[in-house]
Amino acid sequence: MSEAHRTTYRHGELRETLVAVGVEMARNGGTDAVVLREATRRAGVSPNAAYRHFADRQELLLAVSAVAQGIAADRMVAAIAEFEPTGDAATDARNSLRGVGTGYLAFARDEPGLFRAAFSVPDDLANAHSSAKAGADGRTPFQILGDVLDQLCEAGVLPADRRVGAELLAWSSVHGLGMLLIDGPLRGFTPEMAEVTAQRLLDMVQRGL
Amino acid sequence: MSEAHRTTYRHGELRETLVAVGVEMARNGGTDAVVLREATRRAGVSPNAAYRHFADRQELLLAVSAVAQGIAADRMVAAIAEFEPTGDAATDARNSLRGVGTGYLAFARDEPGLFRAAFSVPDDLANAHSSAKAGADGRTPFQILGDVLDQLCEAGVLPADRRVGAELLAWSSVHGLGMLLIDGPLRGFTPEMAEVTAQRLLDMVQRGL
DNA sequence: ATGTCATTGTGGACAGTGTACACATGCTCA
DNA sequence: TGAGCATGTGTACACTGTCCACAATGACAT
Repeated sequence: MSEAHRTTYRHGELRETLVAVGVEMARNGGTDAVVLREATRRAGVSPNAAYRHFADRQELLLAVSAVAQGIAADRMVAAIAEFEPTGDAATDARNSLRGVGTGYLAFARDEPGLFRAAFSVPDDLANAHSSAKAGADGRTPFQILGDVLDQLCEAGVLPADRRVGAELLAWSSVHGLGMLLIDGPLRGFTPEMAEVTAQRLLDMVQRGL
Repeated sequence: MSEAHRTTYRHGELRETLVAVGVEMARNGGTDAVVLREATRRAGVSPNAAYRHFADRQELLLAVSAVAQGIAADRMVAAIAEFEPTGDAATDARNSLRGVGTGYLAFARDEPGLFRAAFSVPDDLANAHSSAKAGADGRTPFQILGDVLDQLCEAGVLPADRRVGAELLAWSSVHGLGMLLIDGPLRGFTPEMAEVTAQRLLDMVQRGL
């Protein structure tokens, strides 16, 4: 991560190092804490070296954001896995949807800095499938949500005519709560209050989707 | 707003001026665009003069945020007023809820900078009723939403046992969509796509609440 | 009317930021 | 071996938030 002094003139892995350091900075402090000069300092390199790998700070931010989304994806699949299969496709699908939401919100709570870095850095939906944003199993958060919605659809829980675009509805709800909890007026909620609200929100989504 | 040179040594309304200028800066560029030095410059005053009225930049930001919330409140009541009373309490209440959401999202779309300033500056829910955040009719966005939910409850649309905390659920959904539309991956949605998604989201909330 | 004093604004300074330009180094391949 | 390109360095600029000591002003007690 932070090799303060190196022997070779060439660093060799500067880009990767800068991203890794950036992620660490984002972890506490969020997007604003990702400071280009500080990152190069920790990488043991002059400030301008970064510009050989990123056009500007924003581009570094995008790379950090992608990594953070991958971490979020891992949280989500882990939360899905918490539910044991019941054998009933409908119940399993519903549980998976709940897992997606719970994982997303757990990520927001446990890693608020990474959460903001992951989901409030401007980026187009068109890139939502870019592999850089994928978790360990190769799926991005958006894809995971999509797969669960498909599952819900196949199980007959979600009417087919409501399937398209359902990602955005579910995502909006959960994302909004996440933001309000860490940056907004719901900051200061105890973990218990947050959990209760989260489960109620997921109930609402399930009913309303 | 920007009286570059004044005659008196005392400005007289520096605090108000700085906030007004801050709002203008937030309007294009959001929170990050609220720059203390630039604000004092536009107010025709030395940078440090600001520190007689705000402990630091964050405190200025809070004041700007409060004003922005007031503007949001106005949008919301305007959107509610768009629906003509039908005479049926249940329908009217549902329309009002839709108005709240539509107004909130219209504000996000038309004034993304102010929207972010209004709702992503850290502040406790405890202060959600502070009069500084109120719109022209004296109610804050949070209060407006609460009133509509009460209305929904009285009309028998919303079961009483789901009333408490319902603000947070509705708010989360709409807030999330707003954030995704302006800062997140849904940026680049055409106004039409955004509108369709918004209406579907409001359908979901209404069903699920 | 005068003198005291808290309030409000000024000037200068410091550390820190992103980024542009010119230059140095060293790996790769003809 | 030498040319050229990719990568890292140094210096510089404009800008930021904030600290400190000082100056102007108006209000109020004497």
